[in-house]
Amino acid sequence: MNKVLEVLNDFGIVELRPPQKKALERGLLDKNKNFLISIPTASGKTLIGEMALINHLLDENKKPTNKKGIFIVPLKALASEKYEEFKNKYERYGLRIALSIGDYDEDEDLSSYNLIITTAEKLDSLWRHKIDWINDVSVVVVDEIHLINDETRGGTLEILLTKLKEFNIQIIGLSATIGNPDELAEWLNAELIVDDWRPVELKKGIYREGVIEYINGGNKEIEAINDNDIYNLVVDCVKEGGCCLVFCNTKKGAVNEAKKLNLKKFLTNKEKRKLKEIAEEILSILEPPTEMCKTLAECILNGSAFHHAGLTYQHRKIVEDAFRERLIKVICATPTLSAGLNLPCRRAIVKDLTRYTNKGIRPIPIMEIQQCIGRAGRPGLDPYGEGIILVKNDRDYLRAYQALTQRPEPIYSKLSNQAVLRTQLLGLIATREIRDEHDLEWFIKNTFYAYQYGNLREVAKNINEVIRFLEENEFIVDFMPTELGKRVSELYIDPLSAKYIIDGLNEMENEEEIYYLYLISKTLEMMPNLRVYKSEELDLINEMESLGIKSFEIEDLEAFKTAKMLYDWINEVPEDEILKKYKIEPGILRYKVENAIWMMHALKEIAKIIGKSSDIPEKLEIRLEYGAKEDIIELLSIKYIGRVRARKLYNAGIRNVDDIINNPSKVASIIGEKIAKKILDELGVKFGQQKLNL
DNA sequence: CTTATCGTTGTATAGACAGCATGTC
DNA sequence: CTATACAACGATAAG
Repeated sequence: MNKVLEVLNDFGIVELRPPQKKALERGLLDKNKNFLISIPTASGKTLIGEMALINHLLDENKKPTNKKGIFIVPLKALASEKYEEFKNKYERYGLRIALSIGDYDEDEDLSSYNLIITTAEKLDSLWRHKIDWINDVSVVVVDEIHLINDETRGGTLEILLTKLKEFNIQIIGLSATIGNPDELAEWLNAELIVDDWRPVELKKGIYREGVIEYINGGNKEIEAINDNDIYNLVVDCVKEGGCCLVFCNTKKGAVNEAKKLNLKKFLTNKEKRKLKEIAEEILSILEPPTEMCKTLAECILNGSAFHHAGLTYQHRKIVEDAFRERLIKVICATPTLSAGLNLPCRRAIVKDLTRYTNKGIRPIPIMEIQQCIGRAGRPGLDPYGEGIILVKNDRDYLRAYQALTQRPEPIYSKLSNQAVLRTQLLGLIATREIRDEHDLEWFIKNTFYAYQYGNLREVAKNINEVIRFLEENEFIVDFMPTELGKRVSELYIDPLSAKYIIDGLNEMENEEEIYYLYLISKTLEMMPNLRVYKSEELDLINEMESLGIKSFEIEDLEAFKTAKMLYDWINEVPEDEILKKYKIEPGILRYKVENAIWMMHALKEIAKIIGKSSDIPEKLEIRLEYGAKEDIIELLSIKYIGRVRARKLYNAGIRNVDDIINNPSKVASIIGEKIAKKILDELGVKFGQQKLNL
């Protein structure tokens, strides 16, 4: 038996699913053949990728080869999930598996690992720091490769693939059902596998005025318990032992729907008890609990929940796990759940067909609706899944019908996006992958962009504009990176943001903390910024004027408001107060702060290069990370001391390393003996002193 | 004159990748 | 180019 099948056998997989068989028959194990697999969610895409990985990474005796594999996923959460899963499955064969994402990296050099799980952006960033192991890579699996169509992130993936194609690497693209798989496959030089096989039957239907009308015939009348259609649909499913996902187009919508879904009647006492524990866990994440936490906890007691970007990662994890355990019966979610994470349900309900974007109201792409609906049907748990679109009028009915029956939109290269082009072209020049006009032309010709647009004149115009921008701002000179250009490429920020920062530093009159925060808030990476209300404008302008800021466009005001929020954060204003004051949710605050840390780091590095060095950005970076004032920075640098412990120690007069070493018992009385011991051990080692006894 | 009801106007709108060097309460 | 929910406010009718 083939080694790949043997390994699958080890996991009890004896019978392959139709698309998997098809892939094998068409030569998946031929190590030189690229593949594009376009099949529905949950039909076993990942396993096809895994088969290719095993094929390269294990030899006939199921021992590791000297080859490397890369698994590219679209989300960090997904990367962590896959990392755990693959470690459990494949470490037993001696394979070393690494996770490399923005906020986590293996301690050792990645070259000693066999399989690396990462995001496209991280791999791109690694590439810029020159990886020496790329020639060992012989297989790359790209999960959700249709992400190439994403306005802001697609270009990065496309460039990465364009580069990978030049190596002797087998590329396996895993895609949702898309409109033009043949185009993508041809560009990738890949064998195309399209299939609509699903492990659990999916019944697609449209709900209107109390009745589900199934696309493939048949109706089902839903008992009208009250006039809330979604409630009736959810109850209909829950009372038969199923659970539901409701997809909404706004965060507020998700919260409101979740609030209205009181399922207490359908919960056993045991479930109620467990839900109570979960609700308490939710409330314990942030101290004191915010409004959002309280609302979520209340919903959970009713057996429902909401899920959107305003939740912190811990909140999300709890909700997801409780849903998997079938304690929470329904999640009302924004598209956070439509792609990626494995959270199947029996009935998926799509509430909205349009969504507000920065270009106004737009129909939600058919691909996304199909992804939402495709979540229905848990193998082994549900006899069938149901994907239902809720409609209120004839126009919606037509759209819903199309969304359920038509093929999804074709995907298009998004390399025309200027921000991506700036970042990527600088990257290519900084790594010397492009050394002249000729290289540039040749490279561009190989992109999906050029493949799709055929006529290269428009493409070239776009690209020359970017090259000119990079030259004018001294990131490159005659296709050579300047020191600045090289650093900006490594920092992985948009060159335009770097220009904002440079101009801002040059115009700076006084070194004010808030001014630095304002500078980073103006960068594209921080968008979208906080909304400014009419009533706030005047105050903001006054404050900005006093700092010597001269431009008062609405974007400037928004950036300044964001800077003020960050300023509150680093001055230890309580989190719930910040949330109320700026009308945001915990998850959004975390996200903003995370970006600010990154951009402050970039600012600090750029300042060094242009000779505007200062210790303020460095301090701000630390303070952003901990949400702390300057006085406790020294304490924060010590392991095991965060903002809370640092503040306690500081207030008690312990203000630096020496104070700790000289007053061990006092430290112990403030933060507990065990932690004090750990800290002193740490300091003892660090400063080469005798270990101190308490 | 107070309260309830209905109509008008105004407002707000999804998500999430990247640096770097190691560990919060 | 496209929508819609909801809050805040205001006009009108009912009590």
